[in-house]
Amino acid sequence: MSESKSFYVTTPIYYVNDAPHIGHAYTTVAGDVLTRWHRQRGEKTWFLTGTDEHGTKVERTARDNGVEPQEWVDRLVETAWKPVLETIDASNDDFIRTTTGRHATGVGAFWEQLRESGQVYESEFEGPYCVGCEEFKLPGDLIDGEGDEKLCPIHGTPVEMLKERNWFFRLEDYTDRLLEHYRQHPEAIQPQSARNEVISFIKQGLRDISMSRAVHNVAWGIPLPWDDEQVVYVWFDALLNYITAIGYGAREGTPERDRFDTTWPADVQLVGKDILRFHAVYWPAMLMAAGLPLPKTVFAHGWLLVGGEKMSKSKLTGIAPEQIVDHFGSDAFRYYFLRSIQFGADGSFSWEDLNARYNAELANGLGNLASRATAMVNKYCDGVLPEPDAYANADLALQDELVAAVELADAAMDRIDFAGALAAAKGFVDAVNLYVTEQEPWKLAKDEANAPRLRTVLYTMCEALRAIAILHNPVMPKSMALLWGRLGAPAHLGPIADATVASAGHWGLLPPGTMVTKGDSLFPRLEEVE
RNA sequence: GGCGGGGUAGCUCAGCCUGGUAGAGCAAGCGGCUCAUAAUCGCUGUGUCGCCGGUUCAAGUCCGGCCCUCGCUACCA
Repeated sequence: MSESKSFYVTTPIYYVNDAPHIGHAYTTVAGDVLTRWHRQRGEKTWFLTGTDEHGTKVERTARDNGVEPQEWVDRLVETAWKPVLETIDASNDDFIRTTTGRHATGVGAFWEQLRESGQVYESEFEGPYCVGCEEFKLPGDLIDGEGDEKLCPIHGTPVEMLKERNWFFRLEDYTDRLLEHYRQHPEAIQPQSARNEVISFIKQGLRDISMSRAVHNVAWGIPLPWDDEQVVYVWFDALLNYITAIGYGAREGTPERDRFDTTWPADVQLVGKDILRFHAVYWPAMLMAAGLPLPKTVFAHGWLLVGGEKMSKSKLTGIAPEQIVDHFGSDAFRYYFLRSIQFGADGSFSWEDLNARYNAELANGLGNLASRATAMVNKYCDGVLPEPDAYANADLALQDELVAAVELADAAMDRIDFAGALAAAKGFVDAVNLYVTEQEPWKLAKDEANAPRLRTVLYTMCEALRAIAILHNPVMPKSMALLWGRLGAPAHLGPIADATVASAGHWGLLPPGTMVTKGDSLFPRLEEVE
C-alpha cells in the first residue's frame, strides 16, 4: 500500500449551540481555499469540517426547548450548520458530528488504548461548584464576594469546593517531549506569536488533566468503555474528530483504514486563537500517548474585529454569513476576508471596507477587465478568439509578469498567506488593465493595417484572463467558472477545476478559434449597504 | 505581576530581522482615454512613524525606560 498521502486540512468542529457567524465561516473558507489550491496543484486532498455536539450547555438548552439532546443537535446541524456550508460554497469532503457512531466508537477505542497503556488513571478533581447551576465553574469565571469568597456569576451565590471522582490523563509526562517537538519543528505552530504563547505555556510545566466527567453531572457525552459512571469530557471527545472522521481504529484491510493510512497526519489544522492551547498542547500530547504522528501545522488565525472589538453576540456584533453573501455573493465573501486580513492577525471588518474593496478590486478591477476583453473580441472579431501575430515586447513583458505572479501566489499559499497570494493575483490583473490601456486596441481596430497587432492584443487579453481565472478559482469558484466559460475554455481545456496552477503560467494554452461571449457583469457594481 | 502582539497618511495596513531623514491600497483632487461595470491609465501625500532618553555621521528601523491597547498566564467555547 503505497498510495499517495492526501493533503489533509481541518477546521475546528464548531459548537452546535453557537449561532454560526462570519468568524466560523472565515475559518471554513480559509480551509476550503487552501484545499482547493492544493487540489488545483494536482495533489490529492481531504478537507474536513463538522460540529461538536456534547456537553452540559447542549444538554441544558435541549431541555429548555423541551426536546431530547439528540433531537436538538440534529435540528441545529440541519437548519444552521450545514446550510452555512452551502452559503459560503465550501467543498468539504466530509462532515463529522461528534454524536455519530463512527466518532463515538473511535473515541472509546482511543481512550481504552490509553488506559491500557497506563496513561489514564483514576483520581479526584476538586473545583468550585455552584449548587444553583449544578456544575463546576471555571476559576476565571467567578466573581469576587466578601473576603476570599467567590461567587457564581449567574446566581451571585457563593460557590463551594467540591470533589468529583474522574479519570486523568498523564499530560505532565509530555512537557519535555512537546517542547522538544516544537523546538525541532518550528513550523508546527503558526504564526510565530501563537508558537511563543504555546511554548511559554508549556514551559510552566504541564499538569495531569481530568479527561472525564461524572454522568450525574454531565450525561450528554460519550461513555468511558470501562466505567459507565463517567463520560469523556467534551474537549477530549471533540479533538478526536480529526482522526475518527478519517477512519481511526478501523480494521486492517477496510476502506476506512485505508483512508486513515493515506490521510493522517493532518497537513494543516486551522484553529481560532481562542482554542489554540487545546490543539497545540492537549491534542499533540494525546497523539503522542497513542503513538500517532502529530499534525504538521496548527495554524491559529486571528479574530474578526467589528468596531475594534471581537465580534460577539452579547454586543450584537455577531454577523451571519448570509447577511453578506445575500448582497455580495459567496465569491466576494470568500475573497474579501482572505484578501483584506493578514491570516494569523486580527482583522477589522466593516461594511464600508467590504463595499470599497468589492467595487475597487472585483467590479472595477477583475470584472471590468473581463468585460473589456470579451466585449472587444465580440465587437472586432465576431466573438471568435483571434490567432496572435508576432509578440512585441509589451506582450512578452506581460507574459513574464504572469510567470512571476504564479510563482508568488504559489509560494504564498505554501506559507498559508492568503493575502499574499491574492495580492500577487491582483498585481497581475492590474498589469493587464494597464497593458490594455497602453496598447489601445480600440485605436488599432480603426485601421485595417493594424489587424495583426489587434489580434495579438486581443489574444493576449483573453489568454491572460484564462490565467487569472485559474489563479482566482480556489477563492472564487463560481465566478471564475463563469469566466472560464465566457472564454470558451471548457470545450478545449475541460472544467476549470481541472486546470492546474502550473498551467496558469504556461502561455498560449487557450486555442484561437474559441467562442468568446460577453455575458453579464461578473461582479456588478453595488450600491452602499447599511 | 510575568510573557507575547499592536500603537506609522482621513481609513485599512506594509516597512522594523539585514539603520541611510517614510510607503501601498482605499478615499479625495486634477488630467488623459473611450474597449469596458461613470470603468480604465497618469499625476497629486506639509504624516510629532505612541512618549522620553541612549548608541550612531545617520533610527519607525538598534538599546533602555515609560504610556495606551489586545491577548496568554490550565482543565469556557
